[in-house]
Amino acid sequence: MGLSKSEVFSEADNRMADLAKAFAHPARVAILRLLAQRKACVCGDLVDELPLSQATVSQHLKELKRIGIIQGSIDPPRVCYCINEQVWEEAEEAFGGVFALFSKVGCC
Amino acid sequence: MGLSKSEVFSEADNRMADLAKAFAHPARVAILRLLAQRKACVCGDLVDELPLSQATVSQHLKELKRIGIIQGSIDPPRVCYCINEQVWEEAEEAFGGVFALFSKVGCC
DNA sequence: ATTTTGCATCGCAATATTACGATGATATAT
DNA sequence: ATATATCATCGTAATATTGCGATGCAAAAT
Repeated sequence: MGLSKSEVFSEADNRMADLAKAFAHPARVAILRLLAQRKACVCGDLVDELPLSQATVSQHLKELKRIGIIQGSIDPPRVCYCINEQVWEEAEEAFGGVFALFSKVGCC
Repeated sequence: MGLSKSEVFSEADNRMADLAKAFAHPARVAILRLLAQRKACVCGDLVDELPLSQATVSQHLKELKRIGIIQGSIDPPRVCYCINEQVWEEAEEAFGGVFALFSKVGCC
């Protein structure tokens, strides 16, 4: 079908999947790296740093905003994006929690 | 277009995106949680735990194998899946590295 | 008032993903 | 040999994602 049956999974798994989507495309990884290091903030600077059109970058920024991991504050005519600290830490803890589940005791 | 221009991004960003894809669907998160906790290992048990058809689960397992984060060993007629420790740690370090980039000093 | 700047959104095209029934493959059990 | 059990793959359908040109919109500058 193409639609992920999100209603049959736990809230935690759905949120985790959404947070992972923020990192599931190289352009978004690049954007998040830049913002985390504060090497760029204004949308135009991000476009300059990335090998993608302005429209495409804007779309990735929209997706990151939807997830909540970044936020934008307007400074006309510019828009300055930055990491949303709370969601960033939520993601850090979510991944940390899953990675911590694994205990290395061979099974197969 | 629909094809991610992976050739224009760094190896690191592409790999990071691939590792994130392992967690970018609730079913795969559920599978990885189960395997990390070793609550299930045989494919059939995973199918029992998940609200998806056997074919769909098998497809997610294939994707996880492609990324390398799990591996399967045949035990006819069963197949036992488990976390690939090396790739699991690679992912842990990759995410840890990105999360560590962020230093909270408000910019906008 | 018109132009320019910076960014969002629309519309389109192409590819990718998700899901499942049906079928195939393989090895054990009868 | 046939049946059963387990899992992979094929084929198909529906939806999602990726990318970009063109356009829209708001505020500043001229």
